[in-house]
Amino acid sequence: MTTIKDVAQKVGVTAATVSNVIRSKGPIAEKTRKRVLQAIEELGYRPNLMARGLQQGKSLTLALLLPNIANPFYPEIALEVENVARGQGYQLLLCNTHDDLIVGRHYLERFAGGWVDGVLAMSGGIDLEDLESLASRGVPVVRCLFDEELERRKLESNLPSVDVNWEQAAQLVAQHLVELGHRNFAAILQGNEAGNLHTARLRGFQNALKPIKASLKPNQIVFGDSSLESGYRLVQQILQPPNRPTAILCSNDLMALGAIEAALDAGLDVPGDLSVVGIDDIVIGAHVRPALTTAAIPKREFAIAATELLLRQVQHNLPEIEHIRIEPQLIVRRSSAQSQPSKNAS
Amino acid sequence: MTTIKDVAQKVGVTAATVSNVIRSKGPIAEKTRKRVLQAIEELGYRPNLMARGLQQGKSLTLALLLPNIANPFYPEIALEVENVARGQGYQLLLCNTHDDLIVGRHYLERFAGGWVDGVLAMSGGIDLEDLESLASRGVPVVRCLFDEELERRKLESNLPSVDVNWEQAAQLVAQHLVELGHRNFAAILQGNEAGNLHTARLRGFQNALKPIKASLKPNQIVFGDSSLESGYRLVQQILQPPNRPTAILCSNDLMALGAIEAALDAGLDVPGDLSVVGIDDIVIGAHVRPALTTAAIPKREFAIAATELLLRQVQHNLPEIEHIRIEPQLIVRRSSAQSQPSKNAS
DNA sequence: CTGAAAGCGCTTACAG
DNA sequence: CTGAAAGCGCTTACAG
Repeated sequence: MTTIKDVAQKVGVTAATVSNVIRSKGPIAEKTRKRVLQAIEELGYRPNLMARGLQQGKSLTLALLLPNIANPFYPEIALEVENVARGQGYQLLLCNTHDDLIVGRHYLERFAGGWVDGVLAMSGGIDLEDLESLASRGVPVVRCLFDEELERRKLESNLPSVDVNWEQAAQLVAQHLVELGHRNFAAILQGNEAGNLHTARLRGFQNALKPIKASLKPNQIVFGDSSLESGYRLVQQILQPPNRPTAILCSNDLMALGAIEAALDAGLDVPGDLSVVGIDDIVIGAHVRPALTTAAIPKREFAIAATELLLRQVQHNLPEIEHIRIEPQLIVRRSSAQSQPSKNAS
Repeated sequence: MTTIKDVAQKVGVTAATVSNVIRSKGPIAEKTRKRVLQAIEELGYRPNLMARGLQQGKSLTLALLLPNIANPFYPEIALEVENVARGQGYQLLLCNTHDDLIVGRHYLERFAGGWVDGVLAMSGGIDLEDLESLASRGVPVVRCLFDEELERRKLESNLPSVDVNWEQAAQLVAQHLVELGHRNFAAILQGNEAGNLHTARLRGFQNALKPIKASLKPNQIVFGDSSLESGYRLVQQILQPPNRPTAILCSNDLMALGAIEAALDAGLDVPGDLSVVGIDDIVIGAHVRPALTTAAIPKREFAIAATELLLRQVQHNLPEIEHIRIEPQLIVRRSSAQSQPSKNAS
C-alpha cells in the first residue's frame, strides 16, 4: 500500500503538505501543488479513509435499518435514501433486521462503535430502548414508521421521527368503499401475538365505518404477517359463504394482491363480487389485473424527508427533535367497485 | 466519548490489557478480566471501530454495486448477500449505480481508499477497467452478470466471476414456445446504442429457432430499457396486424409483464391470442394474471455463490480466479399456450 | 508557504 | 500475567 508518506518523500515535502494539497486547505505554492498531484498520479495514491475517518471522527456513512429489502415497499425508499445520501457525500449501509430484535441489536451495537455518522431506523426488529441508548451516545438517529406497535412509547420518545399517517390511509380506502355502497366488510391485518399489530390502520378502518353506524366486529378481522401469501391464506378463511363480505380492507398492498389472487382462484370476480383495497401503492399494484385501489404513501417524499432530517443532525450536530408526518393519498383503480348486494345472496 | 484508556484508568491497568480482555486474546487473570468487564459495562464503553480497522487493515465491510435496487430482480439478491455477509461478521454497503459509469467510478474510487474489504460488482454502470484497477490495488473483487455487453473483454479479464447462463435461459423459453407450435415470433430486448445489449439472450432465442429453420429477423426485434414501461411500449409497436406474432420473447420478466399488460389493453387474450415469456422469475410473476412463464434464475444460489467467493478471497487473501456459472430453469405457467394460427388470420 | 510534533483510539509484539 | 512502546495513516494547530 502506498501512503501519504510515500508521496511526501517522492516530492521531497512533508506529509502535512501533501495532506493540504489533497484537501485544498491552507496556502500552497502552485509549484509544489503540481508536483504533489503528479506524484499522487504516478504512485496511484489514494488516502486511507479509515485513517482520515479516525482523525476527523467521521465516517461519511449512514445506516439504513429496515425489516426486509425484499418487501416491495422498501426498495424504492432505499434507492432514494441512497440517492440523497450520495448527493451529500455519504454512503449507505443496508441492514435487514428480518423483524428480529437480536439482529437489530447486533447492528445498533456495532454503530455504537462509531462506524456510522447516523442511523435511519425503519421499524421492525428494533427496540426503541436500544435506539435511544445509541442516540444518547451521540449517534444521530431518525426513527421511522414506528407508530403502529409503539404508539404510547413513541410519545414518550424524544427521537426525531418521520412517520406516515397510517390511520388516515386506512380511513381513505375504507371511506371509498363506504361511498361505493359497501356495508359488509372484512379486514386482513398485519399482527401477531407479539403485539406487532397495525393498530392505527384498524382505527382508520373503524373511523370510516362510524358514519354508517357500522364497525368491524372481531370475527370480521383476521391477522397474519405482511406477505402476499399471508393475504392469500387469510382471505381463504373469509370467503366462506354465507354472509361473505362484499369488500376487503387490507393492511398493505402485498396482502391485497394475495387477497385478490385468492378471490380469483375461488372463482369470484374482483371487483364484481368482491372489492379489495390496499395501502402503500407499491409499483406493481398499478400493473396487475384488476389494478389495485390503494392509499398511496409518497415514498420518495418520505425517504427524502427522513434522510435530510438525519443529515441535518449529522452535519450541524443539532439534535432536532422534529416529528414529520407524511400524508397518504387515495388512488382509485379497478379492484374496487359499486357494491352489488344481489350477487352476494348466492 | 469514552475510550479504552478511560476503561484502563478506571481499573488501574493499561490499555493493552483492556484490549486483550475485549478480544479474548492472551493470558488474562480471571480477576482483572472481571474488573475490566465491569468497568466497560459501567462506562458503557464501545471500542472505536475505525481505530481498530485502521490498525488491523480491515473494515469488515463489503460493497454491493448494482444498477438499481428498485428493479425487482435485485432485492432478493441483496437480501441474501447481506445475510451471508452478516453471518461472517461483515456489513454491506448498498451502491446503486443507475447504470451510470460516473456513479460507479465514484464508488470504486472510494473503495480504493480501503474503506471496504471486498466488492461485489453487478454489471451496469461499472467500467471493467475501473474494476480491474481496483483489484490490482489489492481489493478483492467479484464480477457478476457482466457477460452480456462485454463478452470479449470478460474472457480477457482475470477477475473471479459469477455469471448466469443467459443464453441457455433464453433458449429454454424459446424452445418451450416452439414446442407449443409457435412459428411467428417477436422479441423485445434490453439494448441501446451504447451497446448495453442482451446479446447472449438474443443468441439463445435464435438457437431455439434453428431446428424449425426459422430465425428472428431484424424487424421482429425491438429494443428498449429493462423496465415494465419499456415492455409495454415496445409491444404496442409490435401488435399491429397484419402478421401479428403469436408469441413474444422478452429480455426479462419486468418487460414481459409490461408486454402482457399492453396486450390485454389492446384487447388481446394472453395466452389465447398471444403467448408471452420472460426471464428471471421475479416473485410477482407467479401472482399476476396470467401467471408468467419464465426461465428462473436461482437468485439465492447466485447471491450465495458470489458472496462466498468474495469472502474466500477476503479472508484467505487468495486471488481465486474462479468462474462460476449459474444455470437457469424453465418454469411453465399460464402466459404461454398452444399456438392457434386460425385466430391470427384476423 | 512548509515543517516538526502531537494526536485520533486502537492493536501488536516484546520485555519483564 | 501485565506494562511500556511503537505504530496503523492520516489531520491539525502551531512555529518558523
